[in-house]
Amino acid sequence: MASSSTTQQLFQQFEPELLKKVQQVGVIRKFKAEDFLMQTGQQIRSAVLVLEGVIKVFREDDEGNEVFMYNLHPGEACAISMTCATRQLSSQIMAKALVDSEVLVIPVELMDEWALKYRSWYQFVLETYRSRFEELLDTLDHIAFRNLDERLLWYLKQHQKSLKSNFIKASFTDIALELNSSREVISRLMKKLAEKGHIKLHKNEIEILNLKM
Amino acid sequence: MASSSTTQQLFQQFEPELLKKVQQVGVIRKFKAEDFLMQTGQQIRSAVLVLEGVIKVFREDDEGNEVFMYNLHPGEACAISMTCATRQLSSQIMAKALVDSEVLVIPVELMDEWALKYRSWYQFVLETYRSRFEELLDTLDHIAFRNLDERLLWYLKQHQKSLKSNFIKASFTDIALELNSSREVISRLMKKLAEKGHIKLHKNEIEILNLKM
DNA sequence: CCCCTCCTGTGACGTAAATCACGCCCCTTA
DNA sequence: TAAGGGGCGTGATTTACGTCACAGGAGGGG
Repeated sequence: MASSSTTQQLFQQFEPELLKKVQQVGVIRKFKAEDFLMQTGQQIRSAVLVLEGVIKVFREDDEGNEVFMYNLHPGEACAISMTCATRQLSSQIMAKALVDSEVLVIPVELMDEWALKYRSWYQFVLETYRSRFEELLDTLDHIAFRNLDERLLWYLKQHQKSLKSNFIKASFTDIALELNSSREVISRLMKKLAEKGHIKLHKNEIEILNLKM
Repeated sequence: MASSSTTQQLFQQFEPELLKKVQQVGVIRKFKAEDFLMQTGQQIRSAVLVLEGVIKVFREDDEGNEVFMYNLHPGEACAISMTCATRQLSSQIMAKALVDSEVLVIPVELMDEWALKYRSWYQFVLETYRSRFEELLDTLDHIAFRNLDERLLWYLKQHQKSLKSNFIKASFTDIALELNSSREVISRLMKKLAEKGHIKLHKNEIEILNLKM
Protein backbone atom coordinates (compact mmCIF):
# COMPACT_ATOMS: atom_id res chain seq x y z
CA MET A 1 0.00 0.00 0.00
CA ALA A 2 0.97 3.60 -0.41
CA SER A 3 3.65 4.78 1.92
CA SER A 4 5.66 7.97 1.91
CA SER A 5 8.22 6.16 -0.22
CA THR A 6 5.55 5.46 -2.81
CA THR A 7 4.66 9.11 -2.93
CA GLN A 8 8.30 9.92 -3.28
CA GLN A 9 8.71 7.57 -6.21
CA LEU A 10 5.62 8.79 -7.99
CA PHE A 11 6.43 12.44 -7.58
CA GLN A 12 10.17 12.53 -7.93
CA GLN A 13 9.97 15.80 -9.77
CA PHE A 14 8.78 17.66 -6.66
CA GLU A 15 11.29 19.66 -4.67
CA PRO A 16 12.12 17.91 -1.38
CA GLU A 17 10.42 20.62 0.62
CA LEU A 18 7.24 20.35 -1.44
CA LEU A 19 7.31 16.59 -1.21
CA LYS A 20 7.44 16.82 2.55
CA LYS A 21 4.49 19.17 2.62
CA VAL A 22 2.51 16.95 0.31
CA GLN A 23 3.11 14.05 2.62
CA GLN A 24 2.20 16.13 5.64
CA VAL A 25 -1.05 17.68 4.51
CA GLY A 26 -2.22 15.18 1.92
CA VAL A 27 -4.90 12.83 3.15
CA ILE A 28 -4.87 9.31 1.78
CA ARG A 29 -8.24 7.95 0.76
CA LYS A 30 -8.91 4.42 -0.41
CA PHE A 31 -11.61 3.36 -2.82
CA LYS A 32 -12.79 -0.09 -3.76
CA ALA A 33 -13.34 -1.05 -7.38
CA GLU A 34 -16.54 0.54 -8.72
CA ASP A 35 -16.61 3.15 -5.96
CA PHE A 36 -17.29 6.72 -7.01
CA LEU A 37 -14.76 9.36 -6.03
CA MET A 38 -16.86 12.12 -7.42
CA GLN A 39 -20.35 12.43 -8.80
CA THR A 40 -22.28 14.84 -10.93
CA GLY A 41 -23.28 17.92 -9.04
CA GLN A 42 -20.80 17.49 -6.25
CA GLN A 43 -18.72 20.46 -5.19
CA ILE A 44 -15.04 19.85 -5.61
CA ARG A 45 -12.86 21.43 -2.99
CA SER A 46 -9.64 19.53 -3.26
CA ALA A 47 -7.07 18.32 -5.72
CA VAL A 48 -6.73 14.60 -6.23
CA LEU A 49 -3.42 12.84 -6.92
CA VAL A 50 -3.59 9.16 -7.78
CA LEU A 51 -1.26 6.89 -5.80
CA GLU A 52 -2.49 3.49 -6.82
CA GLY A 53 -5.05 1.88 -9.09
CA VAL A 54 -6.98 3.37 -11.99
CA ILE A 55 -9.57 6.12 -11.89
CA LYS A 56 -11.95 6.55 -14.75
CA VAL A 57 -13.12 10.10 -15.35
CA PHE A 58 -16.20 10.66 -17.45
CA ARG A 59 -19.24 12.83 -17.96
CA GLU A 60 -22.91 12.14 -17.93
CA ASP A 61 -25.52 14.31 -19.55
CA ASP A 62 -29.18 14.81 -18.64
CA GLU A 63 -30.34 11.79 -20.58
CA GLY A 64 -27.88 9.48 -18.86
CA ASN A 65 -25.48 9.38 -21.77
CA GLU A 66 -21.91 8.88 -20.77
CA VAL A 67 -18.75 10.34 -22.31
CA PHE A 68 -15.49 8.72 -21.41
CA MET A 69 -12.80 11.33 -20.84
CA TYR A 70 -9.68 9.55 -19.63
CA ASN A 71 -8.24 7.17 -17.10
CA LEU A 72 -5.93 8.40 -14.38
CA HIS A 73 -2.97 6.35 -13.21
CA PRO A 74 -0.52 6.58 -10.30
CA GLY A 75 1.44 9.81 -10.45
CA GLU A 76 -1.30 11.61 -12.36
CA ALA A 77 -3.89 14.08 -11.20
CA CYS A 78 -7.38 15.13 -12.16
CA ALA A 79 -7.29 18.44 -13.98
CA ILE A 80 -10.90 19.14 -13.19
CA SER A 81 -10.32 18.84 -9.50
CA MET A 82 -7.75 21.59 -9.83
CA THR A 83 -10.12 24.16 -11.25
CA CYS A 84 -12.17 24.04 -8.14
CA ALA A 85 -12.47 27.68 -7.21
CA THR A 86 -14.80 28.72 -9.96
CA ARG A 87 -18.46 28.21 -10.64
CA GLN A 88 -19.42 24.58 -10.54
CA LEU A 89 -22.37 25.00 -12.88
CA SER A 90 -21.96 22.64 -15.76
CA SER A 91 -19.00 20.49 -14.80
CA GLN A 92 -20.89 17.24 -14.84
CA ILE A 93 -17.91 15.15 -13.91
CA MET A 94 -17.92 11.65 -12.52
CA ALA A 95 -14.89 9.72 -11.30
CA LYS A 96 -14.94 6.03 -10.51
CA ALA A 97 -12.30 3.59 -9.34
CA LEU A 98 -11.89 0.80 -11.88
CA VAL A 99 -9.93 -1.30 -9.40
CA ASP A 100 -9.09 -0.82 -5.74
CA SER A 101 -7.34 2.51 -5.66
CA GLU A 102 -5.69 5.06 -3.45
CA VAL A 103 -5.58 8.79 -3.87
CA LEU A 104 -3.99 11.69 -2.08
CA VAL A 105 -6.30 14.59 -1.37
CA ILE A 106 -4.91 18.10 -1.14
CA PRO A 107 -7.01 21.01 0.14
CA VAL A 108 -7.58 23.53 -2.55
CA GLU A 109 -6.25 26.52 -0.63
CA LEU A 110 -2.76 25.10 -0.69
CA MET A 111 -2.71 24.71 -4.42
CA ASP A 112 -2.51 28.42 -5.11
CA GLU A 113 0.03 28.93 -2.38
CA TRP A 114 2.24 26.16 -3.68
CA ALA A 115 2.00 27.33 -7.24
CA LEU A 116 3.67 30.58 -6.32
CA LYS A 117 6.20 28.97 -4.05
CA TYR A 118 7.30 25.83 -5.81
CA ARG A 119 8.25 25.76 -9.44
CA SER A 120 7.75 22.00 -9.58
CA TRP A 121 4.18 22.24 -8.35
CA TYR A 122 3.33 24.83 -10.95
CA GLN A 123 4.90 22.65 -13.61
CA PHE A 124 2.99 19.67 -12.36
CA VAL A 125 -0.34 21.48 -12.52
CA LEU A 126 0.38 22.72 -16.02
CA GLU A 127 1.56 19.33 -17.18
CA THR A 128 -1.56 17.78 -15.73
CA TYR A 129 -3.75 20.13 -17.71
CA ARG A 130 -1.70 19.66 -20.80
CA SER A 131 -1.85 15.90 -20.81
CA ARG A 132 -5.53 15.65 -19.88
CA PHE A 133 -6.17 18.08 -22.68
CA GLU A 134 -4.32 15.88 -25.14
CA GLU A 135 -6.19 12.83 -23.97
CA LEU A 136 -9.47 14.60 -24.36
CA LEU A 137 -8.52 15.56 -27.90
CA ASP A 138 -7.69 11.97 -28.60
CA THR A 139 -11.07 10.87 -27.36
CA LEU A 140 -12.67 13.54 -29.49
CA ASP A 141 -10.89 12.28 -32.58
CA HIS A 142 -12.11 8.78 -32.03
CA ILE A 143 -15.69 9.74 -31.44
CA ALA A 144 -15.75 12.07 -34.39
CA PHE A 145 -14.01 9.94 -37.00
CA ARG A 146 -13.80 6.32 -36.10
CA ASN A 147 -16.42 3.68 -36.62
CA LEU A 148 -17.63 1.67 -33.69
CA ASP A 149 -15.41 -1.29 -34.45
CA GLU A 150 -12.30 0.86 -34.24
CA ARG A 151 -13.56 2.56 -31.13
CA LEU A 152 -14.19 -0.80 -29.55
CA LEU A 153 -10.64 -1.86 -30.31
CA TRP A 154 -9.45 1.38 -28.79
CA TYR A 155 -11.53 0.73 -25.71
CA LEU A 156 -10.01 -2.71 -25.32
CA LYS A 157 -6.49 -1.38 -25.77
CA GLN A 158 -7.04 1.29 -23.14
CA HIS A 159 -8.21 -1.25 -20.65
CA GLN A 160 -5.38 -3.55 -21.43
CA LYS A 161 -2.94 -0.74 -20.81
CA SER A 162 -4.63 0.78 -17.78
CA LEU A 163 -5.24 -2.50 -16.00
CA LYS A 164 -2.08 -4.15 -17.26
CA SER A 165 -4.07 -7.28 -17.95
CA ASN A 166 -5.32 -9.18 -20.95
CA PHE A 167 -8.57 -10.05 -19.25
CA ILE A 168 -11.47 -7.65 -19.09
CA LYS A 169 -14.46 -8.50 -16.98
CA ALA A 170 -16.92 -5.90 -18.23
CA SER A 171 -20.29 -7.02 -19.56
CA PHE A 172 -21.30 -6.08 -23.09
CA THR A 173 -23.99 -3.91 -21.61
CA ASP A 174 -21.39 -1.91 -19.70
CA ILE A 175 -19.20 -1.51 -22.74
CA ALA A 176 -22.16 -0.44 -24.82
CA LEU A 177 -22.98 2.22 -22.27
CA GLU A 178 -19.44 3.50 -22.29
CA LEU A 179 -19.32 3.70 -26.07
CA ASN A 180 -22.85 5.07 -26.33
CA SER A 181 -23.94 2.13 -28.35
CA SER A 182 -26.20 -0.82 -27.63
CA ARG A 183 -25.56 -4.27 -26.29
CA GLU A 184 -26.62 -5.99 -29.48
CA VAL A 185 -24.20 -4.04 -31.60
CA ILE A 186 -21.31 -4.70 -29.23
CA SER A 187 -22.22 -8.36 -29.25
CA ARG A 188 -21.99 -8.53 -33.04
CA LEU A 189 -18.74 -6.59 -33.15
CA MET A 190 -17.19 -8.76 -30.47
CA LYS A 191 -18.07 -11.80 -32.50
CA LYS A 192 -16.28 -10.31 -35.49
CA LEU A 193 -13.21 -9.47 -33.39
CA ALA A 194 -13.19 -13.01 -32.07
CA GLU A 195 -13.45 -14.42 -35.59
CA LYS A 196 -10.51 -12.32 -36.65
CA GLY A 197 -8.52 -13.67 -33.73
CA HIS A 198 -8.09 -10.39 -31.89
CA ILE A 199 -9.88 -11.55 -28.79
CA LYS A 200 -11.30 -14.67 -27.22
CA LEU A 201 -14.61 -14.66 -25.42
CA HIS A 202 -14.89 -16.51 -22.12
CA LYS A 203 -17.54 -16.71 -19.46
CA ASN A 204 -17.91 -13.22 -18.05
CA GLU A 205 -14.65 -11.97 -19.43
CA ILE A 206 -12.88 -11.06 -22.60
CA GLU A 207 -9.37 -12.20 -23.29
CA ILE A 208 -7.25 -9.95 -25.44
CA LEU A 209 -5.06 -11.95 -27.77
CA ASN A 210 -3.69 -9.47 -30.21
CA LEU A 211 -4.97 -6.04 -30.97
CA LYS A 212 -2.55 -5.21 -33.74
CA MET A 213 -4.32 -4.26 -36.91
CA MET B 1 -6.67 49.22 -33.31
CA ALA B 2 -5.12 47.78 -30.22
CA SER B 3 -3.33 50.21 -28.00
CA SER B 4 -1.96 49.87 -24.52
CA SER B 5 -5.31 51.03 -23.23
CA THR B 6 -7.00 48.14 -25.04
CA THR B 7 -4.65 45.72 -23.39
CA GLN B 8 -5.39 47.32 -20.09
CA GLN B 9 -9.11 46.93 -20.55
CA LEU B 10 -8.90 43.34 -21.67
CA PHE B 11 -6.60 42.26 -18.89
CA GLN B 12 -7.81 44.28 -15.95
CA GLN B 13 -7.19 41.40 -13.63
CA PHE B 14 -3.41 41.66 -14.10
CA GLU B 15 -1.40 43.40 -11.44
CA PRO B 16 -0.18 46.83 -12.68
CA GLU B 17 3.41 45.66 -12.74
CA LEU B 18 2.53 42.59 -14.79
CA LEU B 19 0.44 44.64 -17.14
CA LYS B 20 3.35 46.92 -17.76
CA LYS B 21 5.62 44.01 -18.52
CA VAL B 22 3.06 42.49 -20.86
CA GLN B 23 2.92 45.73 -22.76
CA GLN B 24 6.69 45.99 -22.84
CA VAL B 25 7.62 42.54 -24.03
CA GLY B 26 4.48 41.49 -25.87
CA VAL B 27 4.72 41.77 -29.63
CA ILE B 28 1.58 42.69 -31.49
CA ARG B 29 0.90 40.69 -34.61
CA LYS B 30 -1.93 41.31 -37.03
CA PHE B 31 -3.68 38.73 -39.16
CA LYS B 32 -6.15 39.14 -41.95
CA ALA B 33 -9.31 37.08 -42.11
CA GLU B 34 -8.53 33.50 -43.19
CA ASP B 35 -4.85 33.83 -42.28
CA PHE B 36 -3.32 30.99 -40.32
CA LEU B 37 -1.66 31.82 -37.01
CA MET B 38 -0.50 28.29 -36.57
CA GLN B 39 -0.43 25.17 -38.64
CA THR B 40 -0.07 21.48 -38.09
CA GLY B 41 3.47 20.48 -37.34
CA GLN B 42 4.67 23.91 -36.40
CA GLN B 43 6.69 24.36 -33.27
CA ILE B 44 5.04 26.65 -30.79
CA ARG B 45 7.38 28.83 -28.81
CA SER B 46 5.19 31.56 -27.49
CA ALA B 47 1.93 32.24 -25.77
CA VAL B 48 -0.79 33.98 -27.70
CA LEU B 49 -3.24 36.45 -26.18
CA VAL B 50 -6.05 37.67 -28.37
CA LEU B 51 -6.55 41.43 -28.52
CA GLU B 52 -9.04 41.76 -31.31
CA GLY B 53 -11.01 39.60 -33.69
CA VAL B 54 -11.82 35.90 -33.52
CA ILE B 55 -9.39 33.03 -33.77
CA LYS B 56 -10.67 29.58 -34.61
CA VAL B 57 -8.67 26.73 -33.14
CA PHE B 58 -9.09 23.27 -34.60
CA ARG B 59 -7.38 20.03 -35.41
CA GLU B 60 -6.82 18.14 -38.58
CA ASP B 61 -6.04 14.47 -38.82
CA ASP B 62 -4.11 12.54 -41.47
CA GLU B 63 -7.13 12.15 -43.73
CA GLY B 64 -7.84 15.86 -43.74
CA ASN B 65 -10.72 15.61 -41.30
CA GLU B 66 -11.17 18.65 -39.17
CA VAL B 67 -12.28 18.91 -35.54
CA PHE B 68 -13.44 22.26 -34.33
CA MET B 69 -12.15 22.96 -30.85
CA TYR B 70 -13.13 26.47 -29.91
CA ASN B 71 -13.04 30.10 -30.92
CA LEU B 72 -10.85 32.57 -29.06
CA HIS B 73 -12.00 36.12 -28.40
CA PRO B 74 -10.33 39.26 -27.10
CA GLY B 75 -9.01 38.75 -23.59
CA GLU B 76 -8.65 35.02 -24.09
CA ALA B 77 -5.59 32.92 -24.74
CA CYS B 78 -4.76 29.68 -26.47
CA ALA B 79 -4.16 26.96 -23.92
CA ILE B 80 -2.20 24.90 -26.38
CA SER B 81 0.25 27.66 -26.99
CA MET B 82 0.99 27.64 -23.29
CA THR B 83 2.09 24.05 -23.11
CA CYS B 84 4.90 24.75 -25.46
CA ALA B 85 7.87 23.26 -23.68
CA THR B 86 7.02 19.62 -24.15
CA ARG B 87 7.15 17.24 -27.07
CA GLN B 88 5.27 18.54 -30.03
CA LEU B 89 4.55 15.12 -31.45
CA SER B 90 0.85 14.75 -31.87
CA SER B 91 -0.49 18.23 -31.24
CA GLN B 92 -1.94 18.72 -34.66
CA ILE B 93 -3.27 22.16 -33.94
CA MET B 94 -4.34 24.77 -36.43
CA ALA B 95 -5.39 28.32 -35.66
CA LYS B 96 -6.99 30.62 -38.17
CA ALA B 97 -8.28 34.17 -38.00
CA LEU B 98 -11.98 34.27 -38.82
CA VAL B 99 -11.90 38.03 -39.25
CA ASP B 100 -9.09 40.54 -39.18
CA SER B 101 -7.47 40.00 -35.82
CA GLU B 102 -4.70 41.09 -33.52
CA VAL B 103 -2.82 39.05 -31.02
CA LEU B 104 -0.14 39.67 -28.46
CA VAL B 105 2.75 37.25 -28.52
CA ILE B 106 4.69 36.49 -25.35
CA PRO B 107 7.94 34.53 -25.41
CA VAL B 108 7.57 31.26 -23.62
CA GLU B 109 10.45 31.75 -21.21
CA LEU B 110 8.64 34.57 -19.48
CA MET B 111 5.59 32.51 -18.82
CA ASP B 112 7.25 30.35 -16.19
CA GLU B 113 8.93 33.31 -14.62
CA TRP B 114 5.70 35.26 -14.37
CA ALA B 115 3.77 32.34 -13.01
CA LEU B 116 5.99 32.27 -9.96
CA LYS B 117 6.05 36.02 -9.58
CA TYR B 118 2.54 37.18 -10.32
CA ARG B 119 -0.47 35.56 -8.80
CA SER B 120 -2.72 37.05 -11.47
CA TRP B 121 -0.71 35.53 -14.28
CA TYR B 122 -0.86 32.11 -12.71
CA GLN B 123 -4.60 32.50 -12.27
CA PHE B 124 -4.94 33.61 -15.84
CA VAL B 125 -3.09 30.59 -17.17
CA LEU B 126 -5.14 28.24 -15.06
CA GLU B 127 -8.38 29.93 -16.00
CA THR B 128 -7.39 29.70 -19.64
CA TYR B 129 -6.88 25.99 -19.36
CA ARG B 130 -10.03 25.54 -17.38
CA SER B 131 -12.26 27.33 -19.81
CA ARG B 132 -10.74 25.79 -22.94
CA PHE B 133 -11.22 22.47 -21.26
CA GLU B 134 -14.88 23.17 -20.66
CA GLU B 135 -15.36 24.28 -24.22
CA LEU B 136 -13.72 21.14 -25.49
CA LEU B 137 -16.05 19.07 -23.34
CA ASP B 138 -18.96 20.95 -24.78
CA THR B 139 -17.80 20.21 -28.28
CA LEU B 140 -17.38 16.58 -27.33
CA ASP B 141 -20.93 16.40 -26.04
CA HIS B 142 -22.31 17.77 -29.24
CA ILE B 143 -20.37 15.45 -31.47
CA ALA B 144 -21.17 12.44 -29.37
CA PHE B 145 -24.87 12.97 -28.77
CA ARG B 146 -26.44 15.48 -31.04
CA ASN B 147 -27.73 14.91 -34.52
CA LEU B 148 -26.41 16.94 -37.36
CA ASP B 149 -29.34 19.33 -37.38
CA GLU B 150 -28.71 20.30 -33.77
CA ARG B 151 -25.02 20.57 -34.38
CA LEU B 152 -25.68 22.83 -37.33
CA LEU B 153 -27.81 25.09 -35.16
CA TRP B 154 -25.03 25.12 -32.61
CA TYR B 155 -22.54 26.05 -35.30
CA LEU B 156 -24.72 28.95 -36.39
CA LYS B 157 -25.18 30.15 -32.83
CA GLN B 158 -21.45 30.08 -32.23
CA HIS B 159 -20.78 32.17 -35.28
CA GLN B 160 -23.50 34.59 -34.41
CA LYS B 161 -21.98 35.04 -30.97
CA SER B 162 -18.34 35.09 -32.04
CA LEU B 163 -18.80 37.44 -34.94
CA LYS B 164 -21.58 39.45 -33.32
CA SER B 165 -23.45 39.37 -36.60
CA ASN B 166 -26.53 37.72 -38.00
CA PHE B 167 -24.92 37.20 -41.37
CA ILE B 168 -22.62 34.31 -42.07
CA LYS B 169 -20.76 34.20 -45.34
CA ALA B 170 -19.48 30.61 -45.24
CA SER B 171 -20.26 28.29 -48.13
CA PHE B 172 -22.11 25.05 -47.47
CA THR B 173 -18.98 23.20 -48.46
CA ASP B 174 -17.02 24.96 -45.74
CA ILE B 175 -19.65 24.27 -43.12
CA ALA B 176 -19.80 20.64 -44.16
CA LEU B 177 -16.07 20.35 -43.72
CA GLU B 178 -16.22 21.89 -40.29
CA LEU B 179 -18.99 19.57 -39.16
CA ASN B 180 -17.46 16.56 -40.88
CA SER B 181 -20.45 16.11 -43.06
CA SER B 182 -21.07 16.66 -46.74
CA ARG B 183 -22.35 19.58 -48.72
CA GLU B 184 -25.51 17.81 -49.80
CA VAL B 185 -26.54 17.03 -46.27
CA ILE B 186 -25.92 20.58 -45.11
CA SER B 187 -27.91 21.82 -48.06
CA ARG B 188 -30.92 19.74 -47.09
CA LEU B 189 -30.70 20.72 -43.43
CA MET B 190 -30.39 24.40 -44.29
CA LYS B 191 -33.51 24.12 -46.35
CA LYS B 192 -35.34 22.67 -43.36
CA LEU B 193 -34.06 25.41 -41.08
CA ALA B 194 -35.20 28.01 -43.59
CA GLU B 195 -38.64 26.42 -43.81
CA LYS B 196 -38.95 26.54 -40.06
CA GLY B 197 -38.07 30.23 -40.12
CA HIS B 198 -34.81 29.95 -38.20
CA ILE B 199 -32.71 31.32 -41.00
CA LYS B 200 -33.01 32.96 -44.38
CA LEU B 201 -30.78 32.01 -47.27
CA HIS B 202 -29.32 34.77 -49.42
CA LYS B 203 -26.74 34.91 -52.15
CA ASN B 204 -23.48 33.76 -50.59
CA GLU B 205 -24.62 34.29 -47.06
CA ILE B 206 -26.94 33.00 -44.41
CA GLU B 207 -29.06 35.32 -42.35
CA ILE B 208 -29.88 34.19 -38.86
CA LEU B 209 -33.43 35.12 -37.91
CA ASN B 210 -34.16 33.26 -34.76
CA LEU B 211 -32.34 30.29 -33.38
CA LYS B 212 -34.56 29.69 -30.37
CA MET B 213 -35.90 26.20 -30.34
C1' DC C 1 -36.83 -28.22 -8.41
C1' DC C 2 -38.70 -23.91 -10.09
C1' DC C 3 -38.39 -19.16 -10.69
C1' DC C 4 -35.92 -15.05 -11.39
C1' DT C 5 -32.38 -12.26 -12.96
C1' DC C 6 -28.38 -11.29 -15.62
C1' DC C 7 -25.90 -12.03 -19.64
C1' DT C 8 -25.56 -13.17 -24.50
C1' DG C 9 -26.99 -14.32 -29.71
C1' DT C 10 -29.56 -13.30 -33.70
C1' DG C 11 -32.92 -12.03 -37.17
C1' DA C 12 -35.94 -8.20 -38.92
C1' DC C 13 -36.57 -3.61 -39.48
C1' DG C 14 -36.03 1.61 -39.11
C1' DT C 15 -33.25 5.73 -39.66
C1' DA C 16 -29.57 9.29 -40.03
C1' DA C 17 -26.30 10.31 -42.83
C1' DA C 18 -22.74 9.47 -46.59
C1' DT C 19 -22.22 8.87 -51.32
C1' DC C 20 -23.33 8.99 -56.23
C1' DA C 21 -25.07 11.19 -60.09
C1' DC C 22 -26.99 14.48 -62.05
C1' DG C 23 -28.46 19.36 -63.62
C1' DC C 24 -28.88 24.43 -62.78
C1' DC C 25 -27.28 29.08 -61.91
C1' DC C 26 -24.07 32.67 -61.62
C1' DC C 27 -19.55 34.58 -62.43
C1' DT C 28 -15.19 35.13 -64.49
C1' DT C 29 -11.83 35.02 -68.18
C1' DA C 30 -10.55 33.98 -72.75
C1' DT D 1 -20.09 34.37 -76.82
C1' DA D 2 -18.42 30.27 -75.33
C1' DA D 3 -16.25 27.73 -71.80
C1' DG D 4 -15.10 26.55 -67.25
C1' DG D 5 -15.47 26.73 -62.28
C1' DG D 6 -17.75 27.31 -57.90
C1' DG D 7 -21.68 27.06 -55.42
C1' DC D 8 -26.22 24.98 -54.86
C1' DG D 9 -30.64 21.44 -55.12
C1' DT D 10 -32.31 16.96 -55.28
C1' DG D 11 -33.39 12.15 -56.19
C1' DA D 12 -31.58 7.22 -55.66
C1' DT D 13 -28.82 4.06 -53.30
C1' DT D 14 -25.80 2.33 -49.54
C1' DT D 15 -23.94 2.04 -45.04
C1' DA D 16 -23.52 1.92 -40.14
C1' DC D 17 -26.04 1.67 -36.32
C1' DG D 18 -29.94 1.64 -33.30
C1' DT D 19 -34.16 -0.70 -31.95
C1' DC D 20 -37.40 -4.42 -31.36
C1' DA D 21 -38.53 -8.95 -30.47
C1' DC D 22 -37.50 -13.12 -28.86
C1' DA D 23 -34.81 -17.18 -27.28
C1' DG D 24 -31.54 -19.58 -24.62
C1' DG D 25 -27.91 -20.47 -20.96
C1' DA D 26 -25.84 -19.82 -16.25
C1' DG D 27 -26.25 -18.99 -11.56
C1' DG D 28 -28.66 -18.25 -7.23
C1' DG D 29 -32.14 -18.42 -3.73
C1' DG D 30 -36.24 -20.23 -1.79
